[in-house]
Amino acid sequence: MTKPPQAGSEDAAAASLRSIPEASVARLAVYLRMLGELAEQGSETVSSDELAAATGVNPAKLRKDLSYIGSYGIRGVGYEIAALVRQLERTLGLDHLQAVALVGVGNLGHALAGYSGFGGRGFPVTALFDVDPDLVGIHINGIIVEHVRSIPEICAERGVTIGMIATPGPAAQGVCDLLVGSGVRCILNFAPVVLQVPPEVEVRKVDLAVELQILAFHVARKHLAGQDTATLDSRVNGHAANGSGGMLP
Amino acid sequence: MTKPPQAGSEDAAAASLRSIPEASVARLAVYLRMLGELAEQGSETVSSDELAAATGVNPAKLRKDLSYIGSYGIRGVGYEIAALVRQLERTLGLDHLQAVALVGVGNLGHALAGYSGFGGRGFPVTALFDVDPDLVGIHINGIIVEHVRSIPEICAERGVTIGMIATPGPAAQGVCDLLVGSGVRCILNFAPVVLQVPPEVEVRKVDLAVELQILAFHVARKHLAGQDTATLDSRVNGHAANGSGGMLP
DNA sequence: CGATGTGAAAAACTTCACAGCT
DNA sequence: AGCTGTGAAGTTTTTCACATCG
Repeated sequence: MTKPPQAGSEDAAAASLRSIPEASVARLAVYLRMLGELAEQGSETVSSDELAAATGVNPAKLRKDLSYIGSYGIRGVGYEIAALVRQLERTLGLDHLQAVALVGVGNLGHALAGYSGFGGRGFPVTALFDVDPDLVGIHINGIIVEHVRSIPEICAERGVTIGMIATPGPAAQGVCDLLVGSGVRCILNFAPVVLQVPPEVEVRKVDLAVELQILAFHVARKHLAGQDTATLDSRVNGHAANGSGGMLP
Repeated sequence: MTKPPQAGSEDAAAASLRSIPEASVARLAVYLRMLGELAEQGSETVSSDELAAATGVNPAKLRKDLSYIGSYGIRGVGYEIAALVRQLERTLGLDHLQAVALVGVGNLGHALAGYSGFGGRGFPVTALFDVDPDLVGIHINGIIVEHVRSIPEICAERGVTIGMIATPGPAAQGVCDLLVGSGVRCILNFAPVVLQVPPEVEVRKVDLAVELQILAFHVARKHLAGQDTATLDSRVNGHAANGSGGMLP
C-alpha cells in the first residue's frame, strides 16, 4: 500500500536511498565492517552463509538486506567483496566525509574525542564544545574546545552534519536545541535524557545505564530459569591478540 | 536461547520474569529513570499519557509494557510512582547489586570506569582488567587494575555477573572467552567485533562507529529528499569536504 | 551443482479503540 | 469523567523455501 517494493530497472543508488528498513540499515554497517576485515585477509568473495555466520545473522536475512541495495551477488559463487563494499559505502553515505561536532568534553566526551575509530571511518570530529572554562581552550587531538555558545557559527562554518551530545543530563536538551538551530539534523545522544526534537531531526541514543539494566534483567531471568550450574563449560581458548586493529590509541 | 512458551494469569513477579518482549524490557529501563526524576520532583502519581510524553513513547505502548510486569495502575488516576518504581526494579533485577567487571582500561574503558552513572544505579564496577603493564596496578576510582589473566579467579571471587569489554577489537574474543569461562553470562561489548558465545550467554553490543554510520545514512537520505538536485549522480569525488556555503540556511 | 534473490508465511512489535474500573 | 488494561487490527521484521541463474 505504501511502497511497492520494486527496484529492478532503476539505478541502485536511487533505490537504496528510497526505503530500506531501519533494522536493515543497522546491519548493513556491521556487514561493511566485516567485509573490510575479510578484504584485509585477502578474500575476494564471500557467500551469504559465510558472512552471516561471521556477523551472527540469519543468512536469508542477510541476503534480503543486501537485496535492498541492489543485486551484487553472483549465483553459485557469492558476493564480490570489493564491489559490495563500494556499494555499501555509497548507500550509507560514507562516500563523502561527515563532519561531527561533539558537545561535552567531560569524562565520556573526552574519551569519545580521542576515539580514533571515528576519524578513521569517515567521521572526523571537527568541533568540540563545552561550558566549563577549564576545558574551553584546551586542545584534544589537535582541536580546540570552544564554548557551547559558539555552536551556531562554528557548526555552520565547518559544515557539521552530525552532533554528538555527551553532556550531563540536564544540559542536553539545551545543547540539542542549539545544534538543531544550527541546522544539524542527526544527533547521537549519550546523555541520559530523552531529547525532544522536531520530526525532521533524527536522534539515536546510546544509554549505558539502560544497557546494563537490560543485562541485569537477563541475569535475573537466567538465574530463575534454571540452576544450570551443571554445565560448567570451560572451554577457555587462549585467543591472545595479534594484529592491531585500532580502536583506542 | 531457550524460549519458554506461553504465559497465563499468575503471580506478577513470576510472570514478569517469564516472557517480556525484548523491546519492552529496553523501554522499562527508560521509564524507570524518568520515574526517578518525577519522584525527585515530588510527584506521587503519573498517567500513562504523561509518562509516555516524557519518554517519547506511544501511551498505549507504555501501558502494554507496564501490563507485562503486572497491573499497578489505578484507573481514573494513573500509576503510583513509588510502587511502580519498586516493581520495575524488581523486574529488572535491580533489587540486588550486580557486580560488573570491565576489561580494557584504555581510552574508552577509562572513561567507563569513571562513569558515575553505573555505581549510582546498582552496578558497582568491581574489577578492572587490562594487559598493558603500564596500566596493571594503577588505581581508578579506588579499584586496582589487574592483569587479564586473573579474570577467572577474580571474577569468581567477587561474584561478577556482568562483563564489559572495552578492548581493541582483536583482543575482544579472547577476553570474552575468559569471561564466559569464569561464569559470566551477560556481556556488554564495546569492541567493534561480533563476539561468538554459547547460546546461554547474552551479549549486547554498543558500537559507536555503527551508530554514526546509521546517522550518516539518514544524512544522505535527508539531503536527497530535501533538495533533489543531483547529488544522486554518483560522482565520488575524493576530498571535497569543505562545503562552505553549506547545507542549510 | 551451489548460492542468490524473493514471494509468501510466520513472528514480533506497534497502534487503535473501547470496555471496564475507580 | 478519566485513565487503565487489553483484544484485535495493523505494521514491520524475520524466517522459510524454492525458483532461478551463473
